[in-house]
This record gives sequence, structure tokens and C-alpha cells, in this order.
Amino acid sequence: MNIGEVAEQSGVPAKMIRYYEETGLVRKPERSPGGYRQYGEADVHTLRFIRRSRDLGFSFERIRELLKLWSDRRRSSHEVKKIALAHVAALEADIIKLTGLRDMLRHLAGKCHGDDRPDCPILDNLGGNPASERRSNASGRN
Amino acid sequence: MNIGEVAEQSGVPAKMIRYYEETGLVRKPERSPGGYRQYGEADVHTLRFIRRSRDLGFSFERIRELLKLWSDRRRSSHEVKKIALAHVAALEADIIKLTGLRDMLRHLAGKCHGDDRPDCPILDNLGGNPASERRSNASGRN
DNA sequence: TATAAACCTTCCCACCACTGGAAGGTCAAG
DNA sequence: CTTGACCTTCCAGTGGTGGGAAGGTTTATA
Repeated sequence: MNIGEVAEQSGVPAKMIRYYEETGLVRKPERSPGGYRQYGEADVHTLRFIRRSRDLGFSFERIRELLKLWSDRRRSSHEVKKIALAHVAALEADIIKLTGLRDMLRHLAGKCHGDDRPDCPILDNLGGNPASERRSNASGRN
Repeated sequence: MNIGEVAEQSGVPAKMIRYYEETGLVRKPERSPGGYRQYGEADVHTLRFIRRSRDLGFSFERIRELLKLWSDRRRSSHEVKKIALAHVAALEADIIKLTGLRDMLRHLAGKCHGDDRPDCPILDNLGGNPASERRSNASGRN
């Protein structure tokens, strides 16, 4: 199977497959006499696994761990569950942060008349009194 | 005021201030005879405005609009409210997506015993039956 | 006045996970 | 044998930073 077909079957673009190979996420495949990458069914499964993991928001590092566990017949489900729950916690943190931002912004927008007058609590808040504050860090994906 | 002081007062690192200048988000300041950037109080306010907007998750494009409205005495609050509410909607979409992922992952983890046995619904799901699906795009920050 | 130090300048590199494109080689069908 | 789809490698750019080198400026102190 050439890279194009494996890309279609797995849903992972060919460019990405080469990138994953380069970064060591997937194995280097055999090559045809002309230098074309040759894949099998197992590669389709692996790539599909990766794609689904990314759809769930797992980081590359996590996926690397999951892949190792996935291919290990003697793995314990404990490890997997741990990774999954850590990811759940990370998602939870992101959700809380975004919810806070949304509420604050919605609150400000609620106090803004939204008419032709220039008064606007949103801009007032963004520009306004600094008070006590130092760079509050943010983010924190897994 | 040199860049260091304005950085401290606004909470925006000097490196970032130069970057904002380069990308046209803030004006090019005067220079001292020796070539040092010279800022005033107004610049501190502007940078603080930018920092707060970023803390709220606004994109550079949005901030550009907000800055223009902010400096416009004759603006209508309608425009500002529109931008803010669009951002609220974008945040909402992100929250919904992340919540869905969290719930799915938590559900899978709940069905995983988490002991020494290798059986694990999480991995089964990641690797398992493809069914009908094509690359579902994701993301969509403002 | 000399010199150190703190500050500033520009420029380049790296990150992450991709995406796009150019230049050129390979393969299958007509 | 040509066409065109497919593949190869390499190079560059994204966005919003952070790090650092090489060198110029300003200020304080010895």
C-alpha cells in the first residue's frame, strides 16, 4: 500500500504520516524499489489510533505512551486508566478556565447598552484601573 | 520612559512590545539620540489594554479591532458588544467541545477496571472499529 | 575620567504540529 | 512513448513567544 491509500484509509494526511515517521511516532516502513513507502493493514490501524487520540485532544507525548501500551500484550489497564484520567483532569482545568473567561465577558457585555452611545464597560474594563495585579499565567494543555 | 520600565508597568515583556510594534499592533515610538525607544503613559495604558485582552483570550485580530474602538471617541458601544459576544460564542463552542471530550474519556475510563489485567475499553475504543467516519475537523478559536 | 553594570539595540534560532510548494523521480494506463 | 497521477526530498512559513549572541548607550561609582 502506498502512502496515499494508507492516508485515505486512516484519515491521516500523507504529509502528517511522513511527519510522524520523522518524529519517531510511527515506524519507518519498507520501501518499494522506486523508493515509495510501503504500508500494511497494521499501519492503517496505528494511524487510525493516533488520529482518534488526537481527536480526543491527547498530546503527542501521551499518544506515545498510549501507543506503547496498545502494542503491549502484557500491559496492565492501570497504566492506561492513569493516562486517561490525567487527561480528563487537564481537560477539566481548561474547561474551568474558559468558563470563567466566558462568564466574565458575558457579564461585561450584559452591562454594555450596545447602542450608539460610546460608553462601554467592556472597553472601560480592558483599559481601566490596574489595581494590584501581575502577569497571571494561563494555559496548561497536557 | 525606556522599554524596560514600560514593560514592567504594563506587564508586557520587552520582547513582546517589540514584536507588537513589528506586527503593527502598537505604534513605533520616538527614539532617543542613542536609538532607545521612548514611551509615555499612553503607551503603558495601551499595552495594559492588550495584555488584559489577551488574558481574556481575544485573538490579535480582535484586539486590533478593540484597540481601534478604544481610541475612537465617537465609537458606538454596539460594535464593541458585538465583538465581545462573538468571542463569548467562540468560548462557548470550545467549552462544549472540551466537555464532550472529557465526558467521553471519563466514560471510557469508568469502564476500565484499572487493575493488572490487560483488558481496557479505552485502548479498544481508540484502536477499534472505524465505522463510518471521515476526518472531522476541530478547533476554531476566534 | 575610566570603567563597570545595567540597559538597550538588532538579528537569528527554536518551539509545536502542521501546511504548502518546488523540483524532480516512479508508476500505470492509453 | 507520453501523459498524468502519484510519490520523493527539501525548504519555508505559521503564531506568540522565549532564549541568546554581538554590540551600542547610559548611568553610577571608584
